[in-house]
Amino acid sequence: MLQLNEILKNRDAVVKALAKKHFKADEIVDKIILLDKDRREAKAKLDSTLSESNRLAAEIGKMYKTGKREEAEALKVKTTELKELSKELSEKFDSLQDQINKLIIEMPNTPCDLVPEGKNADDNVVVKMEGEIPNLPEDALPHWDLAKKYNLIDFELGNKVTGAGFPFYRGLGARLQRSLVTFFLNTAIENGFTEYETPLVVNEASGFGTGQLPDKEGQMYHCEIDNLYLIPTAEVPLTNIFRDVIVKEEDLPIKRVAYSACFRREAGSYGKDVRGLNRLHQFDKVEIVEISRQEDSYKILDEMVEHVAGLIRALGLPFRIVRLCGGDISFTSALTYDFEVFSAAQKRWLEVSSVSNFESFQANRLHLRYRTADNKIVIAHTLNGSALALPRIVAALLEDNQTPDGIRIPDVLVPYMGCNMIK
RNA sequence: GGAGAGGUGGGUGAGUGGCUUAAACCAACAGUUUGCUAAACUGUCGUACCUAAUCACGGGUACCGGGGGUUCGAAUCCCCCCCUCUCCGCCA
Repeated sequence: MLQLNEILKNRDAVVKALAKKHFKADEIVDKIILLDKDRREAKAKLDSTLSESNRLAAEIGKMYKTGKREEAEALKVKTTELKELSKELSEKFDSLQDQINKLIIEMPNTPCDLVPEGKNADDNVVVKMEGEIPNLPEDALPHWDLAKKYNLIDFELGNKVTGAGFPFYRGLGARLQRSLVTFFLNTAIENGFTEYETPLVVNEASGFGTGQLPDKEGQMYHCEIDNLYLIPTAEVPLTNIFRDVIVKEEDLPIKRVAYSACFRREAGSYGKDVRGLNRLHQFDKVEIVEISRQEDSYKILDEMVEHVAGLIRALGLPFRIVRLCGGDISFTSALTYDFEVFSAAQKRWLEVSSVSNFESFQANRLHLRYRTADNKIVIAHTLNGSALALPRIVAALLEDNQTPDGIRIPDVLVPYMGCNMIK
């Protein structure tokens, strides 16, 4: 969520920035400004009433001690009045605070200047294209056929045991999953990230902390009996480590990495988008998260982009990096780069990673701050990215590396796979 | 799941209705002393919000696991929830 003070101080700048995300903010911002004025007034009145009430209570105490019982009884009448008044004021204050919070939570993050204008994915800007798009023969197979041909992934079995979007991986298919996860984790560790293994279910407070709740509630699997949510990404537990935490400036940037299974209901998806591995309810992902100083976050975003590019490059897949436009960027992000690999048999770009700087938007929700050298407490910046999500990487690997003799394994994976060809 | 004991500033831990503005100690930070380290001494030492200023210094309110209640007054008493520990049960 945006910071109230930012909205109050830079009203016009906030409204203008949000217009890029096609969010009309002027009315909501003016409402907030009015409500905040009332909130301050109510708080001032409430505090002075409580102060008076505290003072009288102390006097009554002294009177009882010194035996002035009658005087004390007389004063009690007054404190009772003050109590009524403070109750009223406190309800008013809570209600105003509540209204303000609800309005602020509806507001998306302000995009940074680099975010291009635009309505949808067509307006995203390709900032980099790398690798050779393979020239496959006419009879090249899409990954779902290859997975079947080499007995790597069993979608039908998943349908039987669980449902659509929950495939089984078997043999070298399962081993490929494990190889990719290990390769991604090891590379992250080499680049200074600390590995974590996190819970796969989280409580409500954590869901709120990273912004899945309340608005994306329908996208998460919910264990009602314990009121816990299956994580849609390791970002949720990994970032919530820092909920209500004040870190030391000297410890920044904090770099964390975690592999996890991810669970997404993906309500409303259909068609070719969900065919094979293109969109699953359960998938594997290695996620990187960084906490940074305000002035470093864009430098760190670039480093994260370079880290992810290095992974895809090492796998030998053709990819492009796309800067998301105002209409396509997420609610919470200030700047996002998507990575897409080319799926040669499907002849389309598949999104395999999304790397974002949230600036203080998430940190404000989380109350994640750091103490500077001169002892000031300031809100931190958070960033995260997939490094990488497996299914579409596997799809592209299978499709782009198919040969008449089998599927070629990239060199970096050979030590993990124990073979250089899937036959 | 059952029974019992607990949850207090970064840590240990005192506090069973008003003397608490949460003691004391440790850690941390700044300064003094010192040839260096150490030690000693002095000081600082929570967060949020309101107010004043907007650099600083102040004044006020709330917060002792979370939420509600009793009372003129609650860390302290009552109710609900969460968590930790011990024992029992179950279990990879």
